[in-house]
Amino acid sequence: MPRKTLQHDVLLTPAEVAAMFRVDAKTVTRWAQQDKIPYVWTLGGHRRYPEKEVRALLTRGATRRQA
Amino acid sequence: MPRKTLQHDVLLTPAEVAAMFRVDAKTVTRWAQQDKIPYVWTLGGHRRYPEKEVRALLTRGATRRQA
DNA sequence: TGCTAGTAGGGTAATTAGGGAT
DNA sequence: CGTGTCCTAATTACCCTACTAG
Repeated sequence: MPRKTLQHDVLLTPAEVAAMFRVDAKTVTRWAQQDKIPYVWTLGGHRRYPEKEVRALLTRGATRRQA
Repeated sequence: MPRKTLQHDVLLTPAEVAAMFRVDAKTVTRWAQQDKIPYVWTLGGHRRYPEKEVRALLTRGATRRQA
């Protein structure tokens, strides 16, 4: 059994982020391209999004009424 | 300060690397076969990945900062 | 020695990236 | 201007069986 002391950021797939925002996965990709959401790459060129960041944006968006 | 002799890279299992990238373990194996990620063999023919290298790949061009 | 989880293979379906038109 | 959809190519996920790690 591998060690359990290994820590790393939890990443989400485009589909998961899309489901959270209730938008199409393509839209999430556009947000990433516009640097509206941070992300990391897989070695194959797919994007993965930090759960922490996504959650923060979700909450932030809910309060974003003025601005 | 403890002695620093006999230092070697910490090796990660395919499952651990897969969790860090949020991909399937088979995908990590595929990257290894394509020489996209360095690895060493166990005597039984299983692959192990240097943590240092993995983290480097994960951080490379990753975690962009948002505007 | 036996036992359980993990890994290596190979195949096939499901996602994703990218561009473009709406 | 932002989003959802269509298309193709590439990448990834899930299915299986046999063998290794501990």
